[in-house]
Amino acid sequence: MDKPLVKISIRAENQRAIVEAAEAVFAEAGFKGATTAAIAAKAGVPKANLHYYFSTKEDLYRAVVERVLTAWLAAASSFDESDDPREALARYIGAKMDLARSMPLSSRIWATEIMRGAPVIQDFLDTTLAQWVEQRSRIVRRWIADGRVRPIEPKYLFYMIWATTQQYANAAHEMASLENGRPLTDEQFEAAKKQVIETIIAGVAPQTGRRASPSQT
Amino acid sequence: MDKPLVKISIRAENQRAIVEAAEAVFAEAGFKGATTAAIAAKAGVPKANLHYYFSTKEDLYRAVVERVLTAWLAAASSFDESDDPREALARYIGAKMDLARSMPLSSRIWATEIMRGAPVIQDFLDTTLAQWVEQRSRIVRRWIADGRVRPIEPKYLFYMIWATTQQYANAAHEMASLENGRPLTDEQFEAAKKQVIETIIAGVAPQTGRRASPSQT
DNA sequence: GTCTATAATCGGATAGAC
DNA sequence: GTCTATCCGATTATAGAC
Repeated sequence: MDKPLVKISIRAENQRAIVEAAEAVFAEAGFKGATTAAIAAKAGVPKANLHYYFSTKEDLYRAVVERVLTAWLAAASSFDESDDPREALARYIGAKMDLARSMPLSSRIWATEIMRGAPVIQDFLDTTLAQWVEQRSRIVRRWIADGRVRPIEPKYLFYMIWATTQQYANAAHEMASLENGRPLTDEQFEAAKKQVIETIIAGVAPQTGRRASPSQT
Repeated sequence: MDKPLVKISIRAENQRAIVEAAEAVFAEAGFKGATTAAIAAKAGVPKANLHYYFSTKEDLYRAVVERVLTAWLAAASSFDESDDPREALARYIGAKMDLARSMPLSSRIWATEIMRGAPVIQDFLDTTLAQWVEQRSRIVRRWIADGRVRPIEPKYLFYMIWATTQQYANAAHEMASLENGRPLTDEQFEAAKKQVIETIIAGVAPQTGRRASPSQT
């Protein structure tokens, strides 16, 4: 009878509510712009209560970012579900697009964190991400050697995929503005996903005697 | 002898210095995170002097964003320098890449502004940008009709171009981390630019009997 | 036009009652 | 474990001398 389970789940529930509220507020206002008062209000707890669970605003921010990181890694794993370039890329890009669509707030926080120079996730960049990129680059280079992908630098391909898929979270408002204020419908989003996948796959496909390759030297 | 030119240029010079400093500080810390004290210090003027030229922090931010907007429009015009899809896209993407490389701070402020829901440039989105997209979409659709581009939604192509090129400003730190902390060299950047251009051009090129087009219905 | 000194406010964090 | 009341540092903006 150490600690009653009820207490633990109250704690867990409060923490969850706070982190969720924090995600929304951080995404909207940025780290500095977010106020603990606003987060507490959104979570439905008094401000002091928030400070009881997360002693500093930065602790809370770190918890939010770590949540996003988990989602990022889950989507990343979908790259490995096939050894066919077309299939692997289609799955990975699709997963990233779905992530941006279903968790736009997290995605925006992620983008902001990267833009700010990764003050919190620097360690992740240097270890987990570096390894991920290194290993997947090797796969892409093998595809190139096998003639299934044209000669490219794998990193720049990943940058393109990350940027393009993130865009559907980061710029959702801009896109809505260009659709008379209406956010992309599910149908439009699926069409966009399809186009992104097909464009990138065609973009890295080996050129099979198509068109001029003007200055091959 | 209304107003001596010297005075005017002192004013102009001070404003320029303040806006430039503001750009750096806003890019680094975000709107809320930036302090007028830090901006004034960087610009080499007393804080009160800053408030003399820009009565509020928001005024100053607006001035910074408007500067970026000018650069954005200049790059956008390079789309119109050719009627050949390959050339027009290559020029436009190249100009956007160069913009991200040469003005990373501006580019990051732009990205942040978009992500925040465009509080300052909403009007630009609804007017100038909407027109730009509408007109260029028409051009792309003509290319499609002429069989020079495969059937795509032009908007999603623009989103991809904007996102991918912006990435080289937004994620410069992340890219450096993946190169053992060293920022992309000029050579690497040129290689990336080339790859981005070629991937997108190949990605939207008409499929000339290449590979399967699985379900053409 | 310029700048020092200061007013006014806001927001993160905590003390201490319950 | 929870919350009210409050402290204190930080920050925007201005008043008023030069």
